[in-house]
Amino acid sequence: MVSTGITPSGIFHIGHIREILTGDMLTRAALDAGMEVEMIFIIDTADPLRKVYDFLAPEFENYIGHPIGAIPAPDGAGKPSEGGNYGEHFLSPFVEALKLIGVEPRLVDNYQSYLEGRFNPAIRTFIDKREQAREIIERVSGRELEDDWFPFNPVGSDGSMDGVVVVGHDWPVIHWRDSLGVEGSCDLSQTGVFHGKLPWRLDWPAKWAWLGVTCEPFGKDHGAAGGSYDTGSELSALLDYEAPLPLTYEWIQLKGMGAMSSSSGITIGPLEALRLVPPEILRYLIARNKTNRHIDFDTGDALIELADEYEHLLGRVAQEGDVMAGDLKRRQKVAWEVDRAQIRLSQVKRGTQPELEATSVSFRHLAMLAQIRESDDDIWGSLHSSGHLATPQPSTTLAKRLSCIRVWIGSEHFPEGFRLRIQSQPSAAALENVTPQAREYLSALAAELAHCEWSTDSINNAIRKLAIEYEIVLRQAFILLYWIFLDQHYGPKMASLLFELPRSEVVALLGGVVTE
RNA sequence: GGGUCUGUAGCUUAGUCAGGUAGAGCACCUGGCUCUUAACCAGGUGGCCGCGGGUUCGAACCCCGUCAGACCCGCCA
Repeated sequence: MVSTGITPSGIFHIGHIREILTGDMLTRAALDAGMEVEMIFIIDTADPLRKVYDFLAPEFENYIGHPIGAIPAPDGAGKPSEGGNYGEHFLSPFVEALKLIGVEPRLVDNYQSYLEGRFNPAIRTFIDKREQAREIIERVSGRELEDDWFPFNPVGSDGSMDGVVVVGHDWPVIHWRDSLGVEGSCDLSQTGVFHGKLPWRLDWPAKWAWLGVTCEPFGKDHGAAGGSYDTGSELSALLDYEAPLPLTYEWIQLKGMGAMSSSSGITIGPLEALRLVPPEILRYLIARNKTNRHIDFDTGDALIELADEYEHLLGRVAQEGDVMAGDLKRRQKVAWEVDRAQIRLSQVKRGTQPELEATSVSFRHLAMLAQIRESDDDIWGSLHSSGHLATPQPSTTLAKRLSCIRVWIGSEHFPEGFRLRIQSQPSAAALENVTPQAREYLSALAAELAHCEWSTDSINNAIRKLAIEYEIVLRQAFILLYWIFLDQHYGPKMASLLFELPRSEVVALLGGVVTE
């Protein structure tokens, strides 16, 4: 039983994706190894609202200390609204994102679990053994607990769990006094009512025990010595339950901006990320990195490199097949298996063969076409006529990829170095590069392109043949053309680029340079 | 202050648990392909493995120290 969990106290970010994908990949790997595994995703809706976050209106002051599964969701202005509860509000887009990346765990709502009394055995044990529990927490975490510390936080008269102290107990009844001085009792044997919850460090091992968790990935914060995993595994022993195998993972940072944090506004949401990054590429980002290394989520140049790397690896793995070549050193064998696992775990649907068609059109090429062509159908048609696609109908993977690229190009994340600025007038920089010799070449090229067959081959042949004829180094000819068409010294395949432009436009621009 | 993790080529990193001449991708350079740089193929340059000590025939790897970064030891993913 692999468990993951998140508190939906605010907007989910890309960092939470790592929690879930780490669990998912662990689960898939275990399944591939023939084990019986189930993955659950615990939604910590019993956790109290800590404070009025930046995105909340002051009215939420009244809900501090209340479980987030029982308070209203904020509306567009951050005010409490009528529809839905707080936890659900932040969770649902995340669950949507999970579907897109092929993760569908069993959802466990922690608030509901308390309502159903699932935690009662653990609560009772911790109350009985509260001195031992206290000793463990104080010794392992090195922190001193208050004298009135009690292994259960009851809800007070105003619905908040903050500042409520336990004044007595007689299982299943707990007597308390809240911060307003009001006294009351709750009966834990009564289900369907939220009476309160275990403090975090006890809550976690209690979850392990009632759900039967045997393995759990968690962030490095919990994994540090003296952190909640360390106390949790000892507390788990009080419940006669063996703590799950831990898998600590590092955090995802936004390139150049440090750790992700909802409160500081440094965040990219999972759905937002998936509009930019195709799902298999996002999975690959997690799969290719060891869990104990932090990941820079870079939506600039590195995204192209990541996509390229994925495609190259996919191509190589497909080519090498499933049989390992003979005589490999141990290290090479491991590398061979790791390559395969990374590709396998990157697939959105477990057990499916990756669509190789997608690799026949590189991410780069598609990024170029998307900048030149407005209609998707034009792009598929063009890819078909240029021989990249067998039919004018793209695979769903490829279609999804194009839609991501379009969003990416329109966003602030798209790197300027890749942005194509097709020129309609020759720029000053372009003219500087035009020698008398080049002028003759361009003149001849314009004439040739005016009537030659409009295909990448013919265009390319014209460029090359005339360059030789006019004794211009081929490389220089291309640089010259890049200056003329893009106002920079580099670019995508020239013939592919020109092929995508209207012939008249190409000829007119060349003519403009010649007569300038 | 105490503790955990990380530090390897310009960049991203494998290798550290089981010590045996440092591997890869990107970038860069050269050559080839009578389809170029955001094509492909072949080859190449580039590493005091953070620093100092110790153990060992032998250390990126084990031990001690030290520096730098992240995180935990207050609530909290």
